[in-house]
Amino acid sequence: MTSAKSTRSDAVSNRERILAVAREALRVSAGASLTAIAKQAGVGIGTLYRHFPNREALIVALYRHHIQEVIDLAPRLVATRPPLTALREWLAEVARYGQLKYGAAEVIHAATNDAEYYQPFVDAIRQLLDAGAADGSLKSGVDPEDVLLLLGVLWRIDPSAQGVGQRVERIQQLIVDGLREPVGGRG
Amino acid sequence: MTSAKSTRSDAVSNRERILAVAREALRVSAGASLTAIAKQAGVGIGTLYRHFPNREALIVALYRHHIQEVIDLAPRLVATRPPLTALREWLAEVARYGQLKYGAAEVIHAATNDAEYYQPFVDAIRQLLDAGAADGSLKSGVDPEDVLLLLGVLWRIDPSAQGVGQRVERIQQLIVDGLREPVGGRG
DNA sequence: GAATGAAACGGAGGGGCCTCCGCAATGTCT
DNA sequence: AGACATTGCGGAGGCCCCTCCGTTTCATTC
Repeated sequence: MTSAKSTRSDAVSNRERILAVAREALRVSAGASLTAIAKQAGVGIGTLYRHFPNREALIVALYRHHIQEVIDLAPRLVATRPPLTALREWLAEVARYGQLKYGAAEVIHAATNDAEYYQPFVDAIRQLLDAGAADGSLKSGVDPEDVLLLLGVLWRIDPSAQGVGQRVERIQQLIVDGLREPVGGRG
Repeated sequence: MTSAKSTRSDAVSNRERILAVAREALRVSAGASLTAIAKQAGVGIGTLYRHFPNREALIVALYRHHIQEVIDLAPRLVATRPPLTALREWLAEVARYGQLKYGAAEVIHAATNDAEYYQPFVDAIRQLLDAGAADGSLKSGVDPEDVLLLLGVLWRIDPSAQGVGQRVERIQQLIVDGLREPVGGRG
């Protein structure tokens, strides 16, 4: 455990350089080409692809830190808010993140197919659902993965369209309502 | 109206030939290349692109008929079922369609950005929502476009994964619950 | 510090999507 | 039938993603 498989120093520095360049290039234009990024980072395209097997992997790596923040927020909200409020605030943050990182939407969705990436997300959702189920404000037994799938919608809203903010809020509302424990009977 | 702008006969036949070839090619492999389709149809790639400005347009054209069937189903259901049942059955059909046409999911979503294609879909949803609002089983004032966005999720479920049928049902349930009129108060 | 095997590098090349524009077919008008 | 505007055709070529593999660099061992 102490001595992990040694990684060559050039590989490490190349990786970092690619990430730095990519962060900036993608910020400027979500469609920046990997060829251009490699060139700007002073590495061959082959090197870029060895480090990040495809476009998605690169973007996920870039946003991993930020994604982690969103995940970490869930337990904090659960600890400090009523469950329903926690859920709502968390969804708002998720949406906000999606708006910021538009262009990463497809990527995030794709990551949904890679357990390594989405499991922590699922766990975060589970905490929120469990808290709500415990105090009766949310249904119990909801599959967090189903909710994750629904959340994906929030990333697919074009943030340059009109009335995005309100649309996001309405959709959040619809999602939350679908998760709430029906107060009366069912049809 | 009687004499629309005349279209050259070669253009008409080419278009039909492309559609026929594409239908088969895409059935065999969802990722069939447009180059191959053009070649097989005996036209240049330029001709294919003139008729269908991009991959999506071609696929949408192929499925247009089927999509129309789904749209047409909505008013029939509204006329013959209680609103909530109509909505549920329609969602089931939408999901079933998505399962059949997996690979077209991205396309359908993209079409969501093209009013010509999605407007009829939105109208279909509106009818279902209005019927539900009228008898109080659904909230009133829900934006059909929001619902369309949510429905997109049903197309994004990998139909080859395990337990797909149940997942689809659960998500339908979540969506419908989000649309229902809360029987009790709100939190 | 030379040797050496493993790890990483680089970029040519294959295949895809789509654009552009010179050339050809069509159909209309006389 | 011939002339001509219009509509449509074809495929080279630009750019992109990604793979493959011969070459180079690193780090370790003697």
